Amino acid sequence: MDASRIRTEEDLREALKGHSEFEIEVYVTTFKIPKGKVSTYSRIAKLVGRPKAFRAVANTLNKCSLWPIVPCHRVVASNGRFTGTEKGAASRRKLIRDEGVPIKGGRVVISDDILF
DNA sequence: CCCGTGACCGACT
DNA sequence: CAGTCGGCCACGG
Repeated sequence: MDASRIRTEEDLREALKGHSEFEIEVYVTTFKIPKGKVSTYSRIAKLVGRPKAFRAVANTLNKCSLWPIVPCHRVVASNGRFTGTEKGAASRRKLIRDEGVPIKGGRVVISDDILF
């Protein structure tokens, strides 16, 4: 499938046909995060109705085959840290910074203003 | 169905 | 403030 043709939430859901309901909700929710804002695994988990499934959320996002359609780089750990391999972390850190999100000491400065 | 595997989290030491 | 430790959940083998 051609991910670049995805524009709306419906397109996304259609493209995700076959995936589990959980994964679809995670992707759709992440898809809604506006530029310049970020969210955390735990918040996403709560938004999809599974407050304690934050770990499963991380699993889903790390695959994130739909990037950059789904801005999975805007999801960080609750302490503002970029998780994963140093390579991937650095990459997402740059994207986030370019979107105007405050970074301090390599960590996202979490605040209500930029939190989705 | 059990088991290992995470881009996790919060409490506790 | 840095580690450690359970507990969580979905997924694939």
